[in-house]
Amino acid sequence: MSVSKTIPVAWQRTHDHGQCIAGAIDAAARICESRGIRLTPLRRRVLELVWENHKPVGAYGLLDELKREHSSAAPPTIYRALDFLMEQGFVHRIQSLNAYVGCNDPGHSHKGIFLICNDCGDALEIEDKGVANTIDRFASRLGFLLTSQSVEAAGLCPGCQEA
Amino acid sequence: MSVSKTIPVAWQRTHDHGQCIAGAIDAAARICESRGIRLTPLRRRVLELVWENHKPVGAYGLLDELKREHSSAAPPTIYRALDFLMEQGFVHRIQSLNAYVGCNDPGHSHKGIFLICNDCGDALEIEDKGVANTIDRFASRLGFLLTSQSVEAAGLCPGCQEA
DNA sequence: TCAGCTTTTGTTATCTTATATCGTAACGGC
DNA sequence: GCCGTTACGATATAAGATAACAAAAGCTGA
Ligand SMILES: [Zn+2]
Ligand SMILES: [Zn+2]
Ligand SMILES: [Zn+2]
Ligand SMILES: [Zn+2]
Repeated sequence: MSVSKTIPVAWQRTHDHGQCIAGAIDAAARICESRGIRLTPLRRRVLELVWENHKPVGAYGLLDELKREHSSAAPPTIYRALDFLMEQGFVHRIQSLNAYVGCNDPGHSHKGIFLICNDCGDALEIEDKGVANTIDRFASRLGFLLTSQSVEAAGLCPGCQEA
Repeated sequence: MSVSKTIPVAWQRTHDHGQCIAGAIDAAARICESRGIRLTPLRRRVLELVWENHKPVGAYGLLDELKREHSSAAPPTIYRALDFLMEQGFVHRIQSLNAYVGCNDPGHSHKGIFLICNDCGDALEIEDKGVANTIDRFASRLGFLLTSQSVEAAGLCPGCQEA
């Protein structure tokens, strides 16, 4: 039997990262094209680095990696790129980790929920209209005008529970 | 008519802060008593400062205030007190603001949801089992073992929409 | 009481994360 | 080619958090 019956695909570390990175870059490139904005080499490279890590990674971690091939990189370099990528929805920020992770489903606005493993550090982005709607209802009942929401849960992923 | 029909009491800035601070300190003192732990003068004072602000306040903001009357205070002073207060559930951390706020309902374990106003900076803690349960269900369906969750929503509170 | 342990606080230094500012270069419509 | 806009380079600094070790204060049981 496949492990996928017990461990969701997103938690499997065996898939082809190369392909999943390429897919994310292609998607971002197409979206930028359609929006008439520029996915510059720098921005593209930062997005690649985010995906290469394939788990939440800090801005200074990205900076170190970028510096190896782009010696002029400095904190603003990374933060500008990340700001752009987040504005466009290609990358999410994990508030509880001060870290950034690629979005599985860019191009369509959504309110993600993150399940973060305290052991391996991986973060699974899931989408659940139920949670978002419950929050929306609560807010409107209180007369609160929502503009953004962040839902993050931490614990142990299936793989790390075995250890 | 009272404004409370349209604006939830928590958003009203007209209540007696002095009493609400005193109530929070008393509650904390009683809980510490019952748990056999020490609400030292320092910890008590930091809790007071959190409540005096009456909205999320950063660690260094608290530090500046504490220094005025306690010149030996340094970053570890504040962070230790905040760690203690958070462990005991007297204070919550707002991840998206790197800020700390007093808990309305200490002493009983709960998973709060915060509605944060981007204009006035106030944060309303609400409790909704629905959201927590939805997240729990999601996690268990994925085989994820939850240990903590953070739900924060940002927008405009009723008062700040009028402006 | 006071020795010995635990908890709390003092002190200094350092680390991590993020922004401000200003100047220069590249792009794109005309 | 000109010019407004956008993006990038470079330096400095702000803001948030922790490490490490020493000193003081509280507790506990001879
Ligand atoms: Zn996403
Ligand atoms: Zn894990
Ligand atoms: Zn609370
Ligand atoms: Zn407001």
